[in-house]
Amino acid sequence: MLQHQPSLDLAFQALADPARRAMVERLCDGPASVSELAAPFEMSLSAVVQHIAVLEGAGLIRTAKQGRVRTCQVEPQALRGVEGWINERRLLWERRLDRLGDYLKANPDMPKKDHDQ
Amino acid sequence: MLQHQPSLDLAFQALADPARRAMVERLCDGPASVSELAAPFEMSLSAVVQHIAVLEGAGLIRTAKQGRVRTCQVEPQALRGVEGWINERRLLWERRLDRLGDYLKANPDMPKKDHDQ
DNA sequence: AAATTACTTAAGCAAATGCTTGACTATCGC
DNA sequence: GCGATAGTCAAGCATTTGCTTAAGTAATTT
Repeated sequence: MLQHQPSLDLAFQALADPARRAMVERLCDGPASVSELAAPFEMSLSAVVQHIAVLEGAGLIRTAKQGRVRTCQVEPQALRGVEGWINERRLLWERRLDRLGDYLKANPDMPKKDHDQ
Repeated sequence: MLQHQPSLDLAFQALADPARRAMVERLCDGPASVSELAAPFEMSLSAVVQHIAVLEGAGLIRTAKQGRVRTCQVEPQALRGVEGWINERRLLWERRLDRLGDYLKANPDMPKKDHDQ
């Protein structure tokens, strides 16, 4: 569990950008072409294409070209990976906070040293 | 829902780095000092301090100095924000996939055009 | 008081990111 | 075939990131 997880790196990195997050949000409503994805933004089409490449590289979306239009759609897999990581963490720190709560309940007069760890 | 969410930007960005993610993982087992956090890494202490600053700036951890040692601990709030975003997305695309499934069940002989959107 | 510990701060640097513009290449509708 | 459409590719560039080293400062230990 202390190993590098390149796919997580890429997914978090991809989602760190508000434009890319907005694109994923849009794609959660259904597939869209590159130009449709680009429409809400002021940046160049080229920039949007680069964002799409990042999302696809992170496995967050899948794209396919038919004729001259490339259609994009969300790929649940990578999103699940991110969700999994978060859920694991939450489990751990909730368990920890519970233990701490129990300890405090048991020792209402906690000394100021050695309060944990 | 199409607004910028700087806190999400910062949280995702912070979690995109494997070292920082490892630090959060470590902190889920309980608070730690800067040097304790630094121990598993080969990078300089200075670099670790910078990572800690990023995590704190993203609201993912809280730190406090007492004497000459700074103690770090997870701050559930920001993690919840990330979790929330993911969960919303999952809800949306699961609902979408369900609808698509129903549609396919209703129209087993789907024409190749206009399959969605 | 002197040495050690636990950071802190600043400067510098190579690589990665997020754009831009400009020139192209297919495909579609007429 | 010809022009408009939809996207691709390649530079180039300013900023940000992820480090490093070097020189501090403040709290402990001895």
